[in-house]
Amino acid sequence: MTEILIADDDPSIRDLLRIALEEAGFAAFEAADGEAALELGRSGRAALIILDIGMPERDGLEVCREIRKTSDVPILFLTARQDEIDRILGLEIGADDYVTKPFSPRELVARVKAILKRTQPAAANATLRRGRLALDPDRHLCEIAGEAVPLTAREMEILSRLMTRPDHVLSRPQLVDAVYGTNIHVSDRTLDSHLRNLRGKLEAAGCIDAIETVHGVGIRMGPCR
Amino acid sequence: MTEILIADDDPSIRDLLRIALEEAGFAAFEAADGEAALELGRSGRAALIILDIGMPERDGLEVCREIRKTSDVPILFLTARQDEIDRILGLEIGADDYVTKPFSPRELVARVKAILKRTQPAAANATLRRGRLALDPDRHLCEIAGEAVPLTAREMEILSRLMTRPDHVLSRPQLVDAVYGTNIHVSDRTLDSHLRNLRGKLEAAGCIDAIETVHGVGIRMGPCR
DNA sequence: AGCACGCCTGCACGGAATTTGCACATATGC
DNA sequence: GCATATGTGCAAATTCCGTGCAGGCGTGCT
Repeated sequence: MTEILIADDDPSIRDLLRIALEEAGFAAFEAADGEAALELGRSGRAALIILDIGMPERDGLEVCREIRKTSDVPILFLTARQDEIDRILGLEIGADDYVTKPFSPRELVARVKAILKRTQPAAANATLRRGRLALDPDRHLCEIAGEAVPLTAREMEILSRLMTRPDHVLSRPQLVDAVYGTNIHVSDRTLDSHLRNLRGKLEAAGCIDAIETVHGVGIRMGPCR
Repeated sequence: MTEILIADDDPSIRDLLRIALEEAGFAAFEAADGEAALELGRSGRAALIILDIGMPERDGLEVCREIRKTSDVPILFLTARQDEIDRILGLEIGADDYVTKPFSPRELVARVKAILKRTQPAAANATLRRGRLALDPDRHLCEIAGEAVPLTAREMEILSRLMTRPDHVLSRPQLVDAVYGTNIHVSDRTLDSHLRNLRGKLEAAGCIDAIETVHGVGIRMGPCR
């Protein structure tokens, strides 16, 4: 099911969008302010994000910039004013399209479909980004500051899992489950071995402290400077 | 059981809501004025709060703003007048939805379900806030006034447990159960040790009296100035 | 087939971080 | 002032994690 994140502070607009999208066969989930939008946006759950520009906490443009640091998910802006449109177009913040308020739900759904249609193949192998680290699991590609870093299959899976939820601490069992599938037993030491190799490679390429361990809790994707 | 707080000064409306909600499988508890609503709302017991705007002591909008300082619990407003709706929408106070009086119980329950459905996953990883203290268990992150405070696993669990019910006094056995699971014996002195370390760290970061002791009763999350 | 190589796995071990709780000091309520 | 409850210094016990190392397996080359 294709899930779409609706980020708007106006509940009635969220409802409008939700209903329209659900009728069109999408699943929708919502954020009422910029902070929530950012959080949910980063979760990697959405196939597309509809962002209102004027939101409390963080405005849509800021949210967009933040999300772009870690993800290529398509973003469609909602905007009320001409000068906001200029900002979308002027600044290269990576928007895929925009719709002005008031809008017809029908038109909006059409835009959403259009964007998905043209980005779907790209979205399938979206690049995970974090700091200077870029990871494309589908193409089995890892780059640090533009330099390719060769990773083995396991390393790729582990890193990819960590990067889809940056900052989140994953327990070792969770990580093992994610990489090997549930009910498959692998020693914790094995995971450690892979982590060691991964860390070695990342460090050699200049990413120190990319993979943090939180004692007694698990593993977390650190900043990636 | 999902519990919902009904805050309205009109007993007949409370009854109406209660019956409708309980028929729908929710549990309800009530507040008859703004002050009570605030107190119960802060307790963290409610999965959702239904707030009437016109209430004695403190009006719904004020209650909402206060609750938003410490919690992301979904809030649904009850309102009678159009100009109140404007205030809900205009002020960025973090309401999740609103229903105008008179309303059909059926519709209200539908709204409640809709809100819960879409916020349930988000609420699970919401950041707990209190004063200058912010805690995100999923990220294993604790910040005071923006400064990260390193916590150990136990400390995080204890603090997180305390913060999900701010102002509530938890007995030591309750706290131990919550952190270690029931039927696991740990000495009270052990809990004290952790509390001491926790207090030390919080104080060092500027949060004095964050964790209060209520002699003979238990532990409580204090203000966090 | 024989062989080299890279990758995956996990054991054994040591060091480090954390947890636990004892023994004792203090505080609190009655 | 007594009984109980809570705080503190400290060190042992425990748990957790990283590392060296080696066997197993598959792949590709000769």
